[in-house]
Amino acid sequence: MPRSTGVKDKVDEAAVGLFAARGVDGVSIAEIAAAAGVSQGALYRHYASKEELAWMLFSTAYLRTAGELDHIRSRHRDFAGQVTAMVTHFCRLYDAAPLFRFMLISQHDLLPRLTREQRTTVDAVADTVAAAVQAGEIAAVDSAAAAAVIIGIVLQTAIFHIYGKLSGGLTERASALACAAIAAVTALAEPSPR
Amino acid sequence: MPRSTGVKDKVDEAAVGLFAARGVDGVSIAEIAAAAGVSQGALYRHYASKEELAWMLFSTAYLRTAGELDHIRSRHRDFAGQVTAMVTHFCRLYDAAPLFRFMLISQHDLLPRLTREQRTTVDAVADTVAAAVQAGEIAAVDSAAAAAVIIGIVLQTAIFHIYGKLSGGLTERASALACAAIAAVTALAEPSPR
Amino acid sequence: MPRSTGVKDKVDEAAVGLFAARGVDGVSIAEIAAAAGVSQGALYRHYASKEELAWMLFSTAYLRTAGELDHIRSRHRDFAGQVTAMVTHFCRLYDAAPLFRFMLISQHDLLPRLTREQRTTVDAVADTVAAAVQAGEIAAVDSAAAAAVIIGIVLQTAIFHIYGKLSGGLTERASALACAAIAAVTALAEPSPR
Amino acid sequence: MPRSTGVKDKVDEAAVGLFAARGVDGVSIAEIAAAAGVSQGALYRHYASKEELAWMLFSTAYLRTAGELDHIRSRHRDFAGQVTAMVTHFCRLYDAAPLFRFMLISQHDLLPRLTREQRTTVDAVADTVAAAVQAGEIAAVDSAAAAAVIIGIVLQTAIFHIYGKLSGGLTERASALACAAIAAVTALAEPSPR
DNA sequence: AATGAATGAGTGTTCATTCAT
DNA sequence: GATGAATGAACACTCATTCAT
Repeated sequence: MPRSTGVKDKVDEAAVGLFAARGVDGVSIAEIAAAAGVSQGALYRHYASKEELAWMLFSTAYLRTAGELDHIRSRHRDFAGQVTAMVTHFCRLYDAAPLFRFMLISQHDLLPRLTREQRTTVDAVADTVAAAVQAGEIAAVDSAAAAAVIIGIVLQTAIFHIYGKLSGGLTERASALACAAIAAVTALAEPSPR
Repeated sequence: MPRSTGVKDKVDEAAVGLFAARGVDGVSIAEIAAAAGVSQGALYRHYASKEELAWMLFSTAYLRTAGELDHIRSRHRDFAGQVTAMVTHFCRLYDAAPLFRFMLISQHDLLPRLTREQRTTVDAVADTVAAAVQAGEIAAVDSAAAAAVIIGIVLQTAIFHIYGKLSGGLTERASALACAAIAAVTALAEPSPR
Repeated sequence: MPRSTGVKDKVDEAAVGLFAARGVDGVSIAEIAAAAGVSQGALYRHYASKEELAWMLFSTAYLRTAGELDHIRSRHRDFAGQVTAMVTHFCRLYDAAPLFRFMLISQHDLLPRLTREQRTTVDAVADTVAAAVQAGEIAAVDSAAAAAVIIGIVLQTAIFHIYGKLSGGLTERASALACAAIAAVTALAEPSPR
Repeated sequence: MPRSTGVKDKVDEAAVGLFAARGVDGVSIAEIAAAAGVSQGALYRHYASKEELAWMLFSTAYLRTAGELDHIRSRHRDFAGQVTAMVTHFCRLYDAAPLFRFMLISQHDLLPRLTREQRTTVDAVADTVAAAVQAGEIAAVDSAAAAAVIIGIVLQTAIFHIYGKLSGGLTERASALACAAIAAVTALAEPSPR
């Protein structure tokens, strides 16, 4: 009877922490199993390979975040409110859990594997921009380029935080980052005359 | 000073290309030696370990870029001109060589190892911001936070480019990105009243 | 005597089929259990180990075949008739079931474990030869050597069949093989004068 | 300079001995390396995998034997002389080296991998039969079936020898086996009237 | 009796590093 | 200096067996 022993949960938690700290390649199955307090073999009952484990954790979190962002956006009327809410959500996620750091660190390896059809964080942000353009709230702009700017502002701030160049929580910077993001997108759409 | 056989240069070039394409962990010494057309043993006459090779390539490039940015900045008067020149330099670097892609991919592993004293790209950007604040060109702002915003805008655009979400060269986006960066920093310094 | 769930029968049938197709080492307990539609644990209620399972299947079949050959022999008077009946029986077994293929494939691993006392196929054939010598039907010959010749003729033909070098059923070759076997034994007993 | 350390030879010899004794699956890379007195890693400089090692040893020996048989056959006029020489060669190979035992034991796993084009022992024997039929020396007979009979007589005798059912060297049985083989093929071609 | 998750020793393989030539 | 074969300590993964439920 699958009144489980919680192996999967323990593995997931241990793996996210270790992956976030040292990257997928930097962590061995032996370490994950030891940190989770289970045998190496038990891990393979839940994931077919280390690669699948990393991918499952990454894509699940990544896609779930996209859903959360979509939901958050739907509760706000104007572009500024939507961007502010989304940025704030990102900051809270970062402050709350190592999962976000794992996503950050692993994006170079794992992002390319998301299929075009899967809805990602990037799509959620880009759609928000596109809708604002459509509604005439902001000048016409490539929504992917705008999404890069918004996401870059938040993520690089998170990276600086990880490396100790910035202190305090990220959440307390959320509104300032949102302002910066909105201004940046506006400027991107209407490059200054000079 | 023997007119050397050029082993080091060949290794460096081969290693940057491979590291940029697959990450440091994803490339073996055997591959680097083969790509460089030298023996594995010869490689160890120049670098004590694979780790040192990666670190040397990364830090050299990283620190050199900082010097270039400092020099570029010195040739411009105002903040806007300085930021624009720096952003443009970044874009050109990205378009020109795999080295930049390697720096981007490896920053999570290698950035933390730079000592506080070493002058980096981040310092060059942060100092530019600090000087502008000092000169009264922009409102007071945490220079590290501002650097994060500027760098984030450029790097994330580069990342989107790598993943195929943006096409064309990065250089042709340089002036728009510079405008966005300036607007973002300004907004960060003076969060919108509402 | 509980009207059992038939676990053993299902396991036996699944195991013979898999062992015949891929050899004992090439099949896992998990596969056998899955093919039999039982749990892995249930399997161990009937066999102490995978090795015992293979051995039980092999030796049972091997010894049973010996009994069948003995019985068949008893129903024929002369050497030629006995050999023909035995060869035909072998051919029919081969055509009928994977069990024979399993015996063929596994003989190198499992044959050496049969004790000297156990009556095997080889004994049945050898005794047939010995009796024929005794009765003056054929010239004196080492019965083990003669058994090797008879069995070799049939088994190697079966092996060629497995590898696709011979087509059709083995049974239709039975009488020709029997003639060859009898001639071979005769020649073995009386090597040609030149 | 490849004035080699003889790793490959040592590995080959150790592997043949171990494979002959316990089968490919029954021997680990660690054992082979230990028996050869080299490191496990060194083995992989010469063979890409354990499978390739086994296959290389098997196919090389198998194909070489075919060549030897062809050569032997070319030195004899009549069918009887050819078969006798070939059978004798087999017996000598068996008595001389574990390689033959390895070929015997591994044929179920490795024989199917030989492509149709590669010339094997079986082809050499079958061609000998076909030529004899062509020359009118023996009655018409399926050459593959005849080859099975000849090879079966020799191999099964070897197997009996391995299992201790027959003593002495195989070579001293060679001429008797050849007579048996010739008689068997003749009988196969002309099944006895009754 | 039956289940199937868990175990852990063992497997084949890789690869950064060393060193005899 | 240069070579590349050899090393040996990992590594990801498998699987016969056990055992709590």
